[in-house]
Amino acid sequence: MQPSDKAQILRDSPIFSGLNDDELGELSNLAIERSFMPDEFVFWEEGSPDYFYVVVKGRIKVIKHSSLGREFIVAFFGPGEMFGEVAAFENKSYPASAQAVVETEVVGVKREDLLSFLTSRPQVALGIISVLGGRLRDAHSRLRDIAGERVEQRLAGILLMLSSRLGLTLPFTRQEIADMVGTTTETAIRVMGHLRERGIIRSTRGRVVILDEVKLRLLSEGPPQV
Amino acid sequence: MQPSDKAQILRDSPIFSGLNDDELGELSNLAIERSFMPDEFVFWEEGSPDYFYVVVKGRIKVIKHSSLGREFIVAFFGPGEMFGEVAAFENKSYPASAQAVVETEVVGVKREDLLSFLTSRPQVALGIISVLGGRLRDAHSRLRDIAGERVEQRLAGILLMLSSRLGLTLPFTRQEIADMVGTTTETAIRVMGHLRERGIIRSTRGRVVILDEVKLRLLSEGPPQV
DNA sequence: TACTTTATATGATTTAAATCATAGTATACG
DNA sequence: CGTATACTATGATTTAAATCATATAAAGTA
Repeated sequence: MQPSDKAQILRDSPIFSGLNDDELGELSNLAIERSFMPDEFVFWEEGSPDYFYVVVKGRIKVIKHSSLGREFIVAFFGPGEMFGEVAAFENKSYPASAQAVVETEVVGVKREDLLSFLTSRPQVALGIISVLGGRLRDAHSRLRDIAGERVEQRLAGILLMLSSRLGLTLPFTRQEIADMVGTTTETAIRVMGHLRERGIIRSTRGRVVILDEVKLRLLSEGPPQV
Repeated sequence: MQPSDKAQILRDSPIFSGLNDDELGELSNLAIERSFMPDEFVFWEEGSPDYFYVVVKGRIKVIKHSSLGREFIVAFFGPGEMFGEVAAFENKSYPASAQAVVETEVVGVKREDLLSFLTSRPQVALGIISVLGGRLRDAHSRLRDIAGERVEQRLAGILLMLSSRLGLTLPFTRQEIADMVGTTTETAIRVMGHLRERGIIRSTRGRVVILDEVKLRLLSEGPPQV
């Protein structure tokens, strides 16, 4: 990969889109590129944090395991999105693992390099603050939902959140959705079967299509049929 | 309150501790102070975000309500800690409500003022990034716990998280703890009764004391008695 | 002091979802 | 092409926790 390619990739990321060519050049000289096969790990929970990453191509899932070994999916990230940032900015071990879902390319910047770069680029720092703020907002919403809502509502909420980023066709298996909702695969299948019967979604193997966003939103917001 | 007082308060906050006197003066000129009686609200969920706040004295709880009206406590904040930051940096409505627990004083800085101040203070921006990163880390841990662990483990985890910030004596009612754990008051009382019988905690009205941190940590980390 | 309110405590019952079990069906791949 | 490997589907059973119902005790207040 040429430096100019890396610069182009970084420019496509919302966080760095405000940089001029010189700055992009400087940053891309600091960046390395890495490729991963499906299911390969970029980093492991508890590992020491070296790099801050941006997805170039493919998809990364960030996961945490429960004490019983169950997997909880913190988030999926696609091209242009950053990950590994929590550890990078705190200099503690990675709080989660990152795993490639499909063949995936990422660029990484060493944490010290990024921090010193940010010292002279407050606009980029503000952009990162804004991304972190958005993620914190999402995390708090999910916390409230998991703590207080039933599986059907939580699942509806997750589908809506995903579709706001990815459109109406969602390329996820029931198991992946279950791991985002915080339920079992069986329950996710049952609930989604119910949604399908009511014409709210359509589903095939590894794929869900939202047919009736309005009904889905009603479901996610309140108790059923009041 | 004199400007110098406000400067002193801001200096005591970890985020602004690196500023020199001039900078603190500038920032404190931008800051207003507000006082709240117990149960008074600083801002409401869905309200438009004007200010970024730092607690001076007292305690603030940040809460979200579920669709059934149940309260979920996102966090408590004490002197020196910031809140309202998610909305301030994203310019969307407040994602949660903030309510004084006891008589509380805060200082507030208008979002635009803070943002322009940060533009020329990258070190402060990095400090905020670090605080946000830490909160995101906590939020993800809680998500994993609520999604995958049983109430006893989650409750143990919350008690440990609180005690890492506040020490071994925790000034919370069972109901407040239940609202942080994401369970009912009755279940929280039952589980804590069980912990008390095993000598892990001691409790009085509105107060919990951790007696055996080691056992509590074992509980929070794994399935009981393996 | 008496009276109200709030917090703690516990029992009985219900329920949502997990778990256990089994089977059909696409997709990948040797 | 056939066989193994996910993924989807559904039924039966169990279980953790919510809900419903009271009761006691501590703190606040008139």
